[in-house]
Amino acid sequence: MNKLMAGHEPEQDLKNAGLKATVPRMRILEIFQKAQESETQRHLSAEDIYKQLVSENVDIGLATVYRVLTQFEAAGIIMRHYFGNDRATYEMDDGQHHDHIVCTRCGRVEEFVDKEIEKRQKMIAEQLGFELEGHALSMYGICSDCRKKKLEQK
Amino acid sequence: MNKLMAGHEPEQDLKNAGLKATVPRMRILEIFQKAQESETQRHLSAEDIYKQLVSENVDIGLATVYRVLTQFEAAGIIMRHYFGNDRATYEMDDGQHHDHIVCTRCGRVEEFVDKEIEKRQKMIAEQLGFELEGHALSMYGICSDCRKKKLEQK
DNA sequence: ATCGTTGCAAAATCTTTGCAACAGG
DNA sequence: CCTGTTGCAAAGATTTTGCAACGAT
Repeated sequence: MNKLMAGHEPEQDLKNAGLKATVPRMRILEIFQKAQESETQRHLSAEDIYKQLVSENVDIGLATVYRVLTQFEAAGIIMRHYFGNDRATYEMDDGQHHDHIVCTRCGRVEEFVDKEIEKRQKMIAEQLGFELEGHALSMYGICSDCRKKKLEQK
Repeated sequence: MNKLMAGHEPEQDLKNAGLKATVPRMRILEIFQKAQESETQRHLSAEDIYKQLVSENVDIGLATVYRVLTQFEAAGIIMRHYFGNDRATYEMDDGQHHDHIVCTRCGRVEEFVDKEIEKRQKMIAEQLGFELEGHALSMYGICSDCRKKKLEQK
C-alpha cells in the first residue's frame, strides 16, 4: 500500500490527484488501468465506459461518467482525443506525448512518436509567427489485419 | 461565359459538378468563392453560412445548408475539417493537400505543407503495417497578432 | 453535519431526416 | 410535367446542466 503501487491502487491515485475516492471514480479509473495494459482498446468513449459499468451491475448514470472524465482530464489522469469527428475517446495520460494512426475498418489505434515530425512542426509554427501550444496528428488507414481480410475476400 | 471562368461562374461550376443550379447552391458556392479570396475566414461552418445567407435576406433553412455542404463535399468542391471538436468547418477544395495551424485565441487558420512531414508519415504507416489513406494534422498556438496583444496587456 | 458527488431528467448543441410544397430543366 | 430540391419541424446523437437526494470524512 505504498506509492510504488501507483497505477494499480485507484483509491490512492485519486487522492493524489486531489479527488475524493468515490465508487464511480474508482471504478472508472480501474477500467482505464485495465485498458492501459491491454494490447487493444486503450481508447475508450464515455459510452464504452458506461456500458461496461452497467454490465458490471454498477449503478451509475451516463452524466456521471461524463463528469468524471472531465475531472480526470483536468487532473491529467487521462487525455481526450477526437479521432473521427463525432465522439470523444479517452486514454490514460502517461505523460509521454504521442500521435495516432487509426484503422478505418476496425477502429484499432496504434501510437507513435517521430522526433523529426515534431521538430518540423516547431519550425513551421515559428515561421508562421505562432507560439506553438500543441498539435494533433492522426493518420487514417487500413491496419495489417484488415488488409489480410481484404485480400482473402477477393 | 466559358470554362476559363470556372471558379467565378457558380451556375456553370455546379453543372460541371453534376448538380442542378438552384438558388441555395449558387448562393452557398458564391460565399465559398468569396471566402477563398479573402485573407482570413477561408474556413466556414454551416452556421456561418446560414447566418450570412439570412443576413442577405435569402430564404433558406439550416437543414438545406447542411445538405448542400454534404453534396459539395461529395462533389469535391469543398473539404470538411474538424479543428476543435465541436463544429465542422469547410473550405474550398483546390486539390492541393495542406495542413493547418489554428490560433487558440482568435480562431485564425493558416495553412501549410511540409514534404518532410508527409514523407515521414508514409514511412511510419508502412512500419506499422498500415495502408495509409489520409491524415489530419492540426497544430494549435497563438498567432502573431494575438501574441502582440498579449504583450501589450502585460 | 457539511459540502462535494451522484442519478435522473431536462436542456443544449450540432447535424440529419421525413414530408409535403416547390422549382429547375 | 417530373424528379430532384427545399423549408420546416421533428428526430438523433453526443454532451452538459439543474436539482434534490446521497455519501465520504
